[in-house]
Amino acid sequence: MNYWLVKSEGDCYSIADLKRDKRTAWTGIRNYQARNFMRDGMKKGDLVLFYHSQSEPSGIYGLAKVVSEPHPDETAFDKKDEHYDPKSKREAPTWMCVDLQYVKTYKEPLSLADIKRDTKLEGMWVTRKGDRLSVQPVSEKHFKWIEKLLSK
DNA sequence: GCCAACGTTGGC
DNA sequence: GCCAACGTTGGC
Repeated sequence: MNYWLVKSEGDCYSIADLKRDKRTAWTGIRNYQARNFMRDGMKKGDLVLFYHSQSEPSGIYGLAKVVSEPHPDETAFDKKDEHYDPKSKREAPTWMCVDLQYVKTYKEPLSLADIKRDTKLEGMWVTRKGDRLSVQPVSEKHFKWIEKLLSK
């Protein structure tokens, strides 16, 4: 079992949107490192912290679960899609994604400031300066602590 | 809206 | 293959 964190701009696709949709293909990732985590690291059943960036406050708002194997990101083939990438070919897709299923929304978000303040969460990717990675691994220790903090 | 960080692009 | 220019992300 692995743990992850995905970022989404809060007013773009939020945990409330995921709740409404029940599940969604996590498309539009156009960063190789993030793609590698999804393609090579994520397994069905892995738990995923849902992080809102550009929000007030930015932080962890909910929980999702990986419910598919990695598959090609269809939006890369769609000329009309904002994430269209002419370099990604159907026979050799550049971009891969997984499907995420809604699990829950936390009563209170865990803000970035909270995360930075908590010495037990030291070393998390989101706290790294200049961090822009939209899919990132979370250690079991950090995940368990966050769940504990948020289930209160 | 600003700006630091950093990935990507493209000229050479 | 280097590296400057450019674009994007995301906190503040």
